[in-house]
Amino acid sequence: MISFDSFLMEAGIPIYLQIILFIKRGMVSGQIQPGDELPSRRVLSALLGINPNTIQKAYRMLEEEGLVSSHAGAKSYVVLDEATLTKIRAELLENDARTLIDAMKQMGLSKREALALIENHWN
Amino acid sequence: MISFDSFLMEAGIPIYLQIILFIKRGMVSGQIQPGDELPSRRVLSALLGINPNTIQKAYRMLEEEGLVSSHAGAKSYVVLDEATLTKIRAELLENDARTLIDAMKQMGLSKREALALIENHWN
DNA sequence: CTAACTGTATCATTCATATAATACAGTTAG
DNA sequence: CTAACTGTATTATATGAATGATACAGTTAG
Repeated sequence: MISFDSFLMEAGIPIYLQIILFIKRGMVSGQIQPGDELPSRRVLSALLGINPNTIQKAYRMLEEEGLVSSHAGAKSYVVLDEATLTKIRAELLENDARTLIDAMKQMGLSKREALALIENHWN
Repeated sequence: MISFDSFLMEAGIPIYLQIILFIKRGMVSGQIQPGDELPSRRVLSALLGINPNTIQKAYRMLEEEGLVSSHAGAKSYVVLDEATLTKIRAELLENDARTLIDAMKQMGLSKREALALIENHWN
């Protein structure tokens, strides 16, 4: 069963997107693997204090991406092959790197300064 | 007059927040300085293809933060002292660093791997 | 078997974001 | 002076995000 213990809400980003991102990042780290069961809509809803329909929206979009399999009555579980994992990993890392680099450049920081910033804030 | 030539729309984030962030980052880089005039609501609206009310919302929030001064009839302009600039700079850098580092850790990357990622994507 | 769980569907409501169309009063450049 | 620009305000509309309350049918564990 996938754990949502380390899930943290972040203001400004739609909740259903945060859930999708949390699961995808878990896949990249290996903490979430193919076959793993997802908490039911109702259980996760209660656990996170979020409406069941919002959870359903996230799960539904993950299913449309082929990352989750759902059948009425049974628990939903993760579907994931190596090629898909590689693609997702590249997508997430690329996007995160781009976002930070664009921000740093817009603020006039050099590559050296940006690296030092991450270095200093790591812990 | 502040230039919005390098402004790029990003999906998923409210437009008025993107405008606020663009201006604050311009302040941090020094491209936007105290006394600089902002494009009028109507002009920037036409320039970016965005509704005037959305521009007004961004300008209004900047004024509520004390970063912009507006008076009916006259152009709005930037208000900024050294202490405020230092505070904004720290806020933006802290937030960007945190966001990236949290994402990297969630995906199981080491500090070394994260730094290499930024290094490789810089150009 | 059956009770308790699943996923799925529907309907209503609230709130934030964004657009659209005006209107009015203050300023400023020619 | 005055025309053309400013900021500001109001009202209406559309859409997406999130909540709330049910309902129904499929599965699964005891």
